[in-house]
Amino acid sequence: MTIRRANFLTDIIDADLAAGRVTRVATRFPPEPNGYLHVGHAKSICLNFGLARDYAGTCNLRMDDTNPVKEDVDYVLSIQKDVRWLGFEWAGDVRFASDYFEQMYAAAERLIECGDAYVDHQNVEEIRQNRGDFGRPGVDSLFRTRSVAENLILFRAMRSGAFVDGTCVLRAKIDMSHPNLLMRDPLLYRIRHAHHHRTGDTWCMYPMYDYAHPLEDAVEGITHSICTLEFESNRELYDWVLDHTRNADGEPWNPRPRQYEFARLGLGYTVMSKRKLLQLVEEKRVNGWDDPRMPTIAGLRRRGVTPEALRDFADLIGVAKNNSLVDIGKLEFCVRQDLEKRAPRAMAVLQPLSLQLTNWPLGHTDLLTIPWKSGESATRQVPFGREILIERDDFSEDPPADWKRLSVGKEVRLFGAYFVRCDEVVREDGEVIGLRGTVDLDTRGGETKDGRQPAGTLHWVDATHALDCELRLYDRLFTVEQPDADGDFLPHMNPDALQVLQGQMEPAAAELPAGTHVQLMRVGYFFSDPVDSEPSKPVWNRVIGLRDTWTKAPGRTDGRPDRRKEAPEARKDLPGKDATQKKNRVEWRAERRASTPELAAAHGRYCALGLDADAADLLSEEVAIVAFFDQALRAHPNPLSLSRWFLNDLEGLRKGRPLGEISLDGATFGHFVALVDGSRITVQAGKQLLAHLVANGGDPVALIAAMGLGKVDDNSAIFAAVDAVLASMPGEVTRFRAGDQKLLGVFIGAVLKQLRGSADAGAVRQSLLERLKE
RNA sequence: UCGGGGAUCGUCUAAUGGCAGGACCGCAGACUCUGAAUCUGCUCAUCUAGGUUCGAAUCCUAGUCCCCGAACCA
Repeated sequence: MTIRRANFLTDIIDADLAAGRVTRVATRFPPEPNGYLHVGHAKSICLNFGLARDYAGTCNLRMDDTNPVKEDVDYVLSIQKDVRWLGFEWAGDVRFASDYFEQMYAAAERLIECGDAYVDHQNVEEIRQNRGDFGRPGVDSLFRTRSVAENLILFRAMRSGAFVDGTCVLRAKIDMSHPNLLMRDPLLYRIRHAHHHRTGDTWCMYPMYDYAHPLEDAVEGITHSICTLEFESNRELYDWVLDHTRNADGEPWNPRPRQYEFARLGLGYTVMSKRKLLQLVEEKRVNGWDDPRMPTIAGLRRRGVTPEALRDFADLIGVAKNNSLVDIGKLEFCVRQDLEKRAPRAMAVLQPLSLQLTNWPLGHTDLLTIPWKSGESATRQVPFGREILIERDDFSEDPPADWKRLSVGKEVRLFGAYFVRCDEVVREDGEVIGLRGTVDLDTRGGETKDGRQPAGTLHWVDATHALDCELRLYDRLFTVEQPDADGDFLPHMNPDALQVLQGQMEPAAAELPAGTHVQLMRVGYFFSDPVDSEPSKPVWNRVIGLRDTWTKAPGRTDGRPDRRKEAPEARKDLPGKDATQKKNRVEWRAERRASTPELAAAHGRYCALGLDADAADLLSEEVAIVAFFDQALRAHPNPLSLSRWFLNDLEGLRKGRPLGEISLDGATFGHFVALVDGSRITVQAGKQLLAHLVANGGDPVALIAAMGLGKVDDNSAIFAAVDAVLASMPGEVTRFRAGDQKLLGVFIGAVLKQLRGSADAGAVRQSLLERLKE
């Protein structure tokens, strides 16, 4: 049973289900088949398929193949393979946007018939020019006012192949001065005489993403269409398309899909854009899409990362809307955690250093039995002879004080075998080429009866029985955390991201079944390369090294920058702004008042009433507010109280909606505030009531009775509640008496909740303090 | 310049007016036939300034910073 992690999307789905907006959950994962999937897609896959699983819904796999010049059937296959490998199965067959081309076309004709779309003959340059920009509205196309009949003829001609690429396009007729540039008559269809990987030459025009995607979702009955943050602006167009099209029965889409956006995965020390990944592959800077250095799913799989680790990673990083850069250490953690559990242990040395054991009988081999994993019963045989290979790094002529490895005169344990001591160093041209030492024959199996402790325990292999193997060590693909932060990412490539070593491995490792993940003791987790490995020449990929708290102890050598903010910096916003800077809200309102006498008068009146400048300023922002507030003032002439409730509470409750659209008028609002001021209802309960009034309207007095919000002045009721609450929280009471003052709020909250907000918070507080003193 | 988003430990993410929590990283210790794993403990955060409230990460006001958007790409 998987534990569902809550995030803003599960909140939305819970609310949708509770409100009955949807009765089931249907999601989709919609890649464009123009590249291989990467770990960022893995996050999205886990999200979409995970949501479907958690809510017993469905998730479709859909190829968003609306641009034939970039897409390829190879990618279609690799995508399916990767999704399955990650452990997910889609509902029904794989879907293709191209399967809906006929329906999309029909919907486009209907759009034309309704006057919502037109064929534009402007060229690319003209269209761009006339779209305007952030500071300038666009201009209508000369072709915008063509008749429906003419548009229909032209559009059909587009389909029939009467035009060459670029001659014309179909555009939605929305608004060329819309502040959202995507809404300035967006393109719906463009002509492309191109061969499509599925529809072949059936079509010579193809729908654009913004038109196609909502229809794909709607046709499939998707309820929650989840995409990444950069599509936030597209949502308005997504909704427009669904609002202006109908299903096959001519009905509005039901369920009506909704788009939600989450932050895509940003991962340190790598690049994630398909374009850049493609560039690495095409320029042969890596060895294909499945190069183990690549963040592609294929690359991670070949390197030896498991689907479980990737899914754990997706869970670990969560889902939110913050722009985030995930520390690659989190992925490494998940990989280690997963491999730690599953990997049998074996020994291999990366850079061998010979150790001759001078007291070991010549030609004799001892066969030791060592468990594959400590504490488990499965074992393997490990030969031990006169010449042993140890790791070059495990010997030091000049060791630091805390050296736990071999040095001259020191004794170490060879894992699972014997204690050995180093007696002398063998040199050639001054360089260490080997060691000579002695073995304690009484320590077979690595134990000694006299309780002697060796300096440390090393991994090793027997020189005469060791197997040659290629060991590929991987490191981060880039040397900086954000290779694509600015300019070219290529110069930041890590030349040492792949290091190939010829190592020596214990013979039993060859018996391990293919696809086994193994921990080479003290070196890391390895995975037999599924492509280049051969029985005669095994190739092992290091998935990830072991956590190392020693080699980089004094000063970190991994180069990870500390992103901690530097100490309290000088305030930047200190000097007064010069007047030439952009207008702020206050100035904007002042200008409005200057040009609207009614607002200016209201402002003056409110100031005279004793309101402070800020409040008066805000209340005279627009005529509707003034009218509302004046009405309230007539019902309850307490300007201060009214302004506080209006500004601090009502403004939040109406969430930007015009005052005319909420179910509460000024007089009722005034009446409401009078009730609070007259102690008929507490502030706490007042907030509940106001929220209800804004949402549903009604008569405040009647509602107080109906909702049971009337103020309780009866102290005995408060005492009873206080006692009940304190009795139910003995632990908290003890902590409070021990000095944890924060808990007073918890108690107040609990009492108020029990009394449904109908008691005065001050009185509750008093009562609690008295009781707690005892 | 306009529109849309976002801001909580170094990192990722919770807390939906009531004890700022978890995880990664880091540090310290215990244990150890892997300087691993395991176990224990510790360090560390609400962008700023005002306001409302008994009580604010959360509501209001003003500001600051960051991201996205002007392909016949998705």
